[in-house]
Amino acid sequence: MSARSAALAWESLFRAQVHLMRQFEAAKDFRPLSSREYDVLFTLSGSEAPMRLRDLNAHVLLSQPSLSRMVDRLAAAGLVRRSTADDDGRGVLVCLTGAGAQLQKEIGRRHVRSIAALIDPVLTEEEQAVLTELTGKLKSAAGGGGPSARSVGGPSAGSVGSAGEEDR
Amino acid sequence: MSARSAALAWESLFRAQVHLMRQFEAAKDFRPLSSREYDVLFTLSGSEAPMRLRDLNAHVLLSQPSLSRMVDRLAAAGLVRRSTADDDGRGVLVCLTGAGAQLQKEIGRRHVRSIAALIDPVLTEEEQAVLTELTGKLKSAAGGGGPSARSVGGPSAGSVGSAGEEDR
DNA sequence: CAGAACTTCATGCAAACGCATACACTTTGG
DNA sequence: CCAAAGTGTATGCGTTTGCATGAAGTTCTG
Repeated sequence: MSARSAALAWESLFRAQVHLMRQFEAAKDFRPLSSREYDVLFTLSGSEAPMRLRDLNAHVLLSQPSLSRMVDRLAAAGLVRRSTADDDGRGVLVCLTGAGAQLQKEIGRRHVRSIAALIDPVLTEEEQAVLTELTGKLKSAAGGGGPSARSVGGPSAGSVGSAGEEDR
Repeated sequence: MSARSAALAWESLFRAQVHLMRQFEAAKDFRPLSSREYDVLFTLSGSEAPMRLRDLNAHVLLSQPSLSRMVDRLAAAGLVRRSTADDDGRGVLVCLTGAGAQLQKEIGRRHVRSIAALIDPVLTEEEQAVLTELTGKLKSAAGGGGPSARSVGGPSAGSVGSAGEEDR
């Protein structure tokens, strides 16, 4: 019977995500990027050290080949830089360029305003905190994504925004 | 300052959605469909009467042309049927065929198990209810999506699953 | 230390997507 | 009642995506 409850929660979570994302895209929050491209820049902005392609791929809802090519395009646009990991010959490291970091911040600031404009009117600050906590727990649900062991202290260090400043 | 809180909530919500969806896709929950195709069948399954294309489009994160072509493909596969609205010559109505409804149920059952398997271990039933409520409120955030006026009592009637049975 | 098994990333290719726009129908205003 | 504006869907076209697979590097095993 609790399957029903879980299914309802997922359905509601999913629809809320769709609805909000739709608004953000209608408001052109991410221009001149796509939301997925911004997601990559944002994720990179949250990491001090360059990030492995496979770690990036864990955060983004994209297949590995698609991410590989997206990073190509972002590099061609001068927003990120690629290099090969020295401790692992097959690994590819990605980091933001100056232009990439700047664009991310610019979009981020705009986006945070959009987020607040939609969420603040319908959820109190306390409710927002509860939502953050509950969805946070969901991320620890089984699979490869959780706060597991991989890569000593690099990528997953301070994973929330460059300093809690702007946001995705 | 509450912008920070809202941004954190959205970031967390979004990442949770990505993480869970990734698991569902890895588990091949939606096969032989894509998650987006299933989403369309699921949405249709929640509506008694045939649904207008534009109403469908409000629920799915897809551009109008993409949805139009997806419905083409689903119709070609015998899963949905198209017809023209009699009260509006340009409107297109879509409904499930028998095969479509059956496939939706089949996938739905599998999917609900997946959902429960991931969520039940990390959220109590009460927490799940809270999550449902908070995300439900988010759907009423400004835009075209909320429980607004459009189309008398048809599509948006019993919008949660065919009987609260299975899920997206 | 050689070879099998595994991991990580790139590439060929067909399918699917979004944007801009055209088309059909409906409603509005004179 | 007719033109103008508006709404709902389809189509052309270039781009992006995913799947299957290949190539390069690493780790495990005997």
